[in-house]
Amino acid sequence: MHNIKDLRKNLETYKKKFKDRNIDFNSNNFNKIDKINRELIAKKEKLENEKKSLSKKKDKLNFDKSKDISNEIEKILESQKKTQKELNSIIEVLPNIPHQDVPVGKSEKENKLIKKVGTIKSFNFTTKSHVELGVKNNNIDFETATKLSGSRFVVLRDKFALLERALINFMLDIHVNQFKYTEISPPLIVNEDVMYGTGQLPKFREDQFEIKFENSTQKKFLIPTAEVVLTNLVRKSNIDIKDLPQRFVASTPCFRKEAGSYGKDTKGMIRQHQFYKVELVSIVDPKNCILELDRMLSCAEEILIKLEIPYQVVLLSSGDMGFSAEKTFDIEAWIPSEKKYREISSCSSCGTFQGRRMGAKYKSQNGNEFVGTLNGSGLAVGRLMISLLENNQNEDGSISIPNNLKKYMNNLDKI
RNA sequence: GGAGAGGUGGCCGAGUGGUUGAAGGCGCACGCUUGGAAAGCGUGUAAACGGGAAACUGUUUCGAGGGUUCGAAUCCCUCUCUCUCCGCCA
Repeated sequence: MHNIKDLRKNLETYKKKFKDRNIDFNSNNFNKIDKINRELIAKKEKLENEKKSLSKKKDKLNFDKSKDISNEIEKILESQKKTQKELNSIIEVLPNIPHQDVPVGKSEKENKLIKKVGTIKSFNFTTKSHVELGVKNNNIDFETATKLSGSRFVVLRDKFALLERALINFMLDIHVNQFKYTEISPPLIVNEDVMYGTGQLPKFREDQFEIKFENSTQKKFLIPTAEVVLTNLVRKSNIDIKDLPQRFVASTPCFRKEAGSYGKDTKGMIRQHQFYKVELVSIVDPKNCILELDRMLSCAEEILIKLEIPYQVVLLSSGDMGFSAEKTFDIEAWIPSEKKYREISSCSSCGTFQGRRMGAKYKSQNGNEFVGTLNGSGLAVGRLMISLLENNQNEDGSISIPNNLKKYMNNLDKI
């Protein structure tokens, strides 16, 4: 969410920045409605002032007049509410403004490669995809999952289920012990305003799983990422600046409808309706956002380094970034079966965009300011598993366990 | 699910129709005092939105929304959340 005063003042700059994000912002329309809205407010307040002074006199002779004013106010208020609503619906779907570091571009084609890390293994046999590696003992079982839940779900069995759990614990331990994130076990179902706070609503409602509670008028949602709950931990609060930064990590299932991605990544575990993800969130003094983003990125990278999985880091262009982000790094892990890098983490600074939506502030000398927020996967468990399985496969179809992971895998060398 | 109690400022807490944005306290900030600190004393201390270059100023806000009234923190309705007791239950 943007500061409306700032938006009003720098309308054309904003318009240009939105264009970099492929958003056509109708600034004339905004201007028009904003103006009407403010006029109505001014008119209303003038009448309210009149009414107030009449009421203070407690003079019976003025009661009728006061009543008239009340009626007039009510009329104005009604149309003011309408324009306010209209104005809000324009503003709340406007994405964040790209940071100056972000390359301008229409799509992922303009993303900037930052670095490649690790060496891609050359196999002296024909490699298998994770699906082929998993179907062997039914350890990756899509058939049963389809019976239970439909497409884009999976059942993991035996050592593969263990591997998933091992990866989660491995990552959590690193982020908690080495990088001092606070571990959180959050709810997976949240209220509508929480989804609004991080920017999933109102624009991306069709991507969310909505839940209906009996006898409740309130809408609830399954979280599409732990970013939603972790970031909103500070919603509507006023934090002392000395208590910043705050860093949270959680492993949670994530639920996504994947609407609009029919036919995309249909084979395998790349794109599921439900998957585990270890998520990192930082709440910071806004001026430290970009610095914190670098730190967060290196926390996520550490996982791949320790597991010896080759990866590359990409700085997203303005056209490829998510709604709330001002700057985003993607980490992409090497997937041998596809002979390409695939996104395994996305680390974003959101500036004060979410802080403003959530009403999360901190106390500083200049008064109360909105906090900066960052989120990043550290990492997506399903995709990490895919890349680990494929990169560490042996000719016989077994998978070697990386040294650093062994203690989480009951000291197995291979599975 | 049944019965009850309650949501007031950063926090605690008074307040049942009329200068109440809201007593009192805690906390915080500044000043005085002190060799220094503590205590003490004094002063100040909400946010959002509108207008203004600024000083400043207007309006709103006592869980949320609606209603009654010339006037609502205070009365009525709906919703929501928290707490206590009972029931059920992982």
